[in-house]
This record gives sequence, C-alpha cells and structure tokens, in this order.
Amino acid sequence: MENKKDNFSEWYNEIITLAGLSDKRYPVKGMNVWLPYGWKIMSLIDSIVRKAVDKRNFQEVNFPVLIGRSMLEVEFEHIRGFENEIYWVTKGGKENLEEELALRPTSESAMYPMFSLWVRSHADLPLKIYQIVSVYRYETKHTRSFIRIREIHFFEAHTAHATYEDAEAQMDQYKEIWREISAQLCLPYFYDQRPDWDKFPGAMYTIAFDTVLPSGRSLQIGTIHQYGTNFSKNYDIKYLKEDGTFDYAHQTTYGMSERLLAAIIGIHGDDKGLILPPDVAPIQVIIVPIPGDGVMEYARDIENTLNSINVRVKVDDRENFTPGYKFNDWEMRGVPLRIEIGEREVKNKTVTLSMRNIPGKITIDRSKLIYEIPDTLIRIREKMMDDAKRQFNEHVFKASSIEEFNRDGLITAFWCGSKECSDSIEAKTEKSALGFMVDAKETGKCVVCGKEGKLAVFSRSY
RNA sequence: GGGGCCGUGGGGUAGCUUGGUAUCCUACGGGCUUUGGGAGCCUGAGACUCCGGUUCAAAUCCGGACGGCCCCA
Repeated sequence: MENKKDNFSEWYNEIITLAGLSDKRYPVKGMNVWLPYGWKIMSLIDSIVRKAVDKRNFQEVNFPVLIGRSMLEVEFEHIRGFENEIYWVTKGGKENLEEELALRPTSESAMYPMFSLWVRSHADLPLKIYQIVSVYRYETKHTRSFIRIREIHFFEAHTAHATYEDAEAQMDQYKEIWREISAQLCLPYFYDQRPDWDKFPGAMYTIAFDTVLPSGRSLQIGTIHQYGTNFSKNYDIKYLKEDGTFDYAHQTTYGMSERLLAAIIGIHGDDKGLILPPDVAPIQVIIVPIPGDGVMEYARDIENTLNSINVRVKVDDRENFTPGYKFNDWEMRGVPLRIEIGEREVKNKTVTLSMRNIPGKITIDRSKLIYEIPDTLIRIREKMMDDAKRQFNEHVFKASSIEEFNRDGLITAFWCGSKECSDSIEAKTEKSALGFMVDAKETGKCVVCGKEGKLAVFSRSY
C-alpha cells in the first residue's frame, strides 16, 4: 500500500479502491459508483446529520432534480455563480423542449418559488427544511473521488425567518449542529468568513468550516450562508406581519457533502488503511474466530450479546482465509475494534480485544463485555479526535511575513481584507485567503500592505 | 486556448530503443493440504484503445482519431 505521508494523493486513491468505497471506472467523467461499503458509511454520516437537524425541528423534504430555465434565471447574481457548471436538459425524446431544464447545481431556485407559496404569514415562520440528494456541477477541473466530482451527494438545509435577528440566531444554531457532527466524525476545523468575492453567489456572507488534509491542502467541509432578504426579494417570499404590513423573509442555508467522507478517509487513515470513527463504521466490532473446538458457537453467542446492546457486529466466518489475512483485511477497512476468539478464550471464558488505533491486545472476561465494548468504542473515538487535533495543529502555522507562508498547511496571518493583497499572496505562495477567522479578536498589520488588518487563514485548497 | 507525458488481462506492470511465441505480481474459478498476524502446491480462464499506413510479419515504426494525466494561460 502507498505511503500516506509522502504520497498522499496516491494513497488516497488506492485506499478508496482497496476498501471498496467507490468505483471510478464508471464511463462518464466525474461520476463514480458508490460501492456497498462506501455507501453504508455515507448513509451513517447522513443519519448523524439527520438526527442533529431533526431534533432542532428541521423537516426533511425532497425536491425535483429538474429546474426550469426561467426559475433559475431570476435576474440577480446567484445564477452567475453557477452558469458555467450547469448541465442542461434540452430534449424530451427527439423533440426540443419548449423550456430547457437544468439539473440542480443547488436547490435555491427549485425551493424558493415554493417558499413563496408556502409562506403567507408570520405564523408560517420559521420554515426549516432540508434534503439529502444529488446535485450536479459540470466541473472542468481535475476530478477526485469524494472531493471534486460532477454528481455530488449533498445535504442542504434552507430556512426562512421573520427577522434578521432570527436568521442570525439560526446561523449560531448551525455552528452548534456542526460542533455536534464534527465531534462524532472526529474532524477538527476552522470557522472562517469567506471574502466577498468568494462567498456563495447571492449570499450576504458565507462562513465555511475548513479542515486540512495530510497533503497540507485545505478542504472545505461545510458552509453556512446568511442570505438576508437577497433571495426573498427575488423569489417574492413575503409574509403578513402581526401589524398587517408585509415584510420579506430572512433566509439562511447550510450545505455539506460527501467531502465529509473524504475528510474522514484523509485525516484518520494510516498505512494499513482506513480508520473509521465508531459512529460511522458499518461494522464497529469484527469477531475473528481462530478455528478450534467450540469456537464458532462461542463467537455466535458473543455476536448475539453485542447485537442486543445495538453494537454493529459481525463474525468473519469465511473459511478460505486465515486469521492473519482477516486481521489485515478488516484493519484496511477501518473497523475500529476487533475481537479474537480461539480455544484459549473459550476455555477461560474471555475475549481478546484489539483496537484499530491503539497498539496491543487486551484480554477481558466475557461477562464484562456489555460494559467494556461501548466504553472501548468511546475511547477509540476520543483517541481519534485527539490524534486528529494534533495532526491539524501540526499543519497550522502563524506567519508574520510572506516568506513564512512557504510551508504545507494552513497559514494564519494578519490581512487587510483587500483582493489585491490576497492576489499578491497567491502569486507568490500559491495560497489564497480562505477568509477571516470568525472567533479571532486580534488585530495587526497586513502582511502585504501593512495596513490595519485582522487574523485570516490562507492555504492552497482542494 | 498553448505545451508536455501516457494508453498492455479486473487492478498494478515488463516488453517498445534494435519488428517475429506478451513477463511478473495481485485479484478470480477448480482441487488437495492449511488456519493465534497477509499459507503452500497443482491447475484454469483472462489483455496489446481504435482506424489507416509501412512490412513476409506491428504491442513495438509512421499518420490520424478517441481517452486519461500533468503544467501554463
């Protein structure tokens, strides 16, 4: 297997193939086939996301994939941000369509004409919906599994509120949701506010959640957008206030994609393969029997016990592979915890545990399983988060001059906010401004022009 | 838009300079023996991107198409 540290890109491609996550041989460029194991992981990620938003009163919907040209081309800057990457459906059978239809690149223009019908009065607000669907973007750049593709597995939440303050409160709630999700996925991140020229087309402002992969390049894994009334004015989403006057709704969105899976692969994996956070592992505990008297019965019994406490467990009962092969195979697939059972364990009424991310093996009494296994899965998750944070911090450098930008990773530095200074940095270092760090309070002199600036983060990004 | 590199079984490759039976690893089917850290032996099936040219003969040389990758704008 490729060496992760020195050949990250090759390692990344190889592990996706070996672990059976996705098959990129599908003969349409930029469109890959989700394989069973990869799709299962993605589905578990989705269910974590669902749980986090459902409990905050979002409701799941499912909009059509096709959007009429007239809906999309409502006259304002939103469409211009996407016009070069839209797939158009122009024919039905042999006939040209009267109105061309777009495959959604994102769903504002599909949803907001409906919002306009649904939102009548203040009693209809807040409106909080989401969907998890494919979106389509004709990427011209180099495609890369789960990172840059043309059919994207996408989560998008959309809200409408009575006031700007309510919409701002929603922005804060998004951050809370993200804290919850990122803890389960063991992903460290920065919040930063995108520069105006890089915000979501049509938004007032955009805040991104950025992480960094071992290559030193940053990866945007989530964005939240404050729309204010930019969209509601164009899609005519207004409501009757208590005083009898009308006002436009204030809107926000939250977007994430299969890049979450890319981040999990890239950040946690090692030279043996994937390491999956227990919360998204299709198999949390793999039981490997070492053939012998009574071993299979004992293994099945333990499987039943773990099933009964909702641990995702499987016995590897394949007969044509040796235990050693199975150890390596499941380590490559990232299973967090392995139980080994042979005649020794049967005789002593014990099990032997091996954690994917902690060296060594331990033996415990079979009677303690129902407490020890859930605790161990939590320990594994905590260790993964600690390791990921350490790795993240090793890729963050504070720079007080442009010369210090020359390292692989995220660079934090003071910046005045001007496009000229960001362009100048990009020309010299290949790194560009991701944005101002949202929670940083410090001020200082811009590393390019010396004017008063705030703390910003720069990187070469995916 | 400009330039460069590359297309060989499912995956990874050798062979190409100097034309002649296509190599090895892995994965896959069958069989026997194995199983506490990637088992062994036997056996089977499987490939030169396409079109044209040169030649007795093309994976190899020439031209073109298609596809992939990289760099620059």
